[in-house]
Amino acid sequence: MRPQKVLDKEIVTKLVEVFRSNGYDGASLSELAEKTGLKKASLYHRFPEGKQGMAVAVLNYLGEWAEENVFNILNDETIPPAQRLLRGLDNIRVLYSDGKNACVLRAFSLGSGLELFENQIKNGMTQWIDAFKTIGKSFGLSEGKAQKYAVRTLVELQGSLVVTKGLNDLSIFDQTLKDIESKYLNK
Amino acid sequence: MRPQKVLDKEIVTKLVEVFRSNGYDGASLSELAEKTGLKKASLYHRFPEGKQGMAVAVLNYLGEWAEENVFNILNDETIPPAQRLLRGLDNIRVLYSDGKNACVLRAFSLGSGLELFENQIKNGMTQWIDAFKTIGKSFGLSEGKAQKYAVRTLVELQGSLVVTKGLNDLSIFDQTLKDIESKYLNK
DNA sequence: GTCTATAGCTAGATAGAC
DNA sequence: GTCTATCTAGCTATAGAC
Repeated sequence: MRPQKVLDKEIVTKLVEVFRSNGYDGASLSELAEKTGLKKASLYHRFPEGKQGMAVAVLNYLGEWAEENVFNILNDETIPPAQRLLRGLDNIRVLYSDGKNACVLRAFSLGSGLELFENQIKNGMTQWIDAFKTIGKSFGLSEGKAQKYAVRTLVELQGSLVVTKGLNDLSIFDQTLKDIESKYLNK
Repeated sequence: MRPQKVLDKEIVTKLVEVFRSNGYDGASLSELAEKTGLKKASLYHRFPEGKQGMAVAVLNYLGEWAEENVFNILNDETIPPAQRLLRGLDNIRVLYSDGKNACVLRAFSLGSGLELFENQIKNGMTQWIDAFKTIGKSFGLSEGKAQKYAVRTLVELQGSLVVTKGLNDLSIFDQTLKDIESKYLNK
C-alpha cells in the first residue's frame, strides 16, 4: 500500500477545525482540502461518503475524545468527586481551548446540519448531561436535583461558548467554568 | 409608484426566519426569495447591498424589537423591578417563540457571518448585558454583582436556546427563564 | 493514495423587458 | 417594482492518469 501522505488522525483534527468554526453548510470542500493539505479528490478517497462522511468522522472523533477525557473521568467512582470534577473541567478547557473553539454540536445545529445530524446532536448532548448527572449524584444530590444541575451545567457551558465568541472575551468561559466548579463543590 | 407586492416589514420578518434557522452562509438567495414570495431580482431591488444588506436589515429589525420590547422595559425605572422583570421575560419568550426560534446573533457567529457582523454581534450582546445589569441594580445589586449576574443571565439564555434546539425539548428554555426570574427575585 | 481535470449544479448577483 | 433570463464563480462530486 502506498503510504498515506497525511495520517487519518491529522486529517480529522483539521476537519474538526473547519467544521466547528464554519458549521456544516459553511464548511466548503475547498477549505477542507486546503486545511488538510490534500486535494479534493484525495479527501473523497478517504471519505467516500463525501462531506457528510467527513462531518460524521468529526462528530465521532470529538465524541470519543469527550468520552475518554470528560465523561469517563466524571463517571469514575474510584476517584473522589472533587478530584474528578476538577480533572473533567480541566479537560473541558482543553477541548474548547479556553473558549476559543466552538462546540461542533452547536455549529451543526443550523440549516442542513441540523437535519442531517439531529440524532448525533441529541445523543451527544444527552451524554454530557448524563455525565454531569452522575457526578452530581456522587456529590450527594438526589436523582432529580442531579438531573436539573446537569442540564443547567450544559446550558451554561454552551452559553458561555456563544457569549465568549460573540464578545471575544475569554474571561466569560473561564468564569463560567469556575462557577460550575463551585456550584458542585458548595452544592 | 407601483405598489409593493410584499410590504417591507413582511419581507424582513420572512428573512429573519431563514437567516436565524440557517445562519448567514447557510441562508441561500433561493430560499430567501421563495420564503418572501419575491423573485431574486426583486429582492435585490429592495436590498441593493444583496445578501449582506438583507442580513443587516434582519439584525436591525431584531435589534429594534429587542430594544423596544426587552431593553426599554427592563430599563424603565418608573415601573417596580419585579414587574419589569416579568414583562421583559415574557417578551423574551415571544422573541424566541418559547425556545423554538434560534438567536440570530448566535446563528451569525459562524463562518463569514462572524467576520461580516462581528461588531453587530458584539454590540447586540452588550446591550443585553447592559439591560440585565440595570435591572440587577434596581434589585439592589452592587455594580459588580449586577454585571456578573447580567453576563450569567445572557449565558444562560443563549445556552438554553442551544440545548433546547439540540434536544428538541422546549422545557429547557422554559425552566431556564424561570430560573433567571427567581435568581433576581430572590437575589 | 494522490493527483489534474472536469462534470453538473447551485450560489450570489445583474441586465433589461414590462 | 417585479419579472425572466442569464452571468460568473463557487459548490459537491467524479473520472481516470500516475
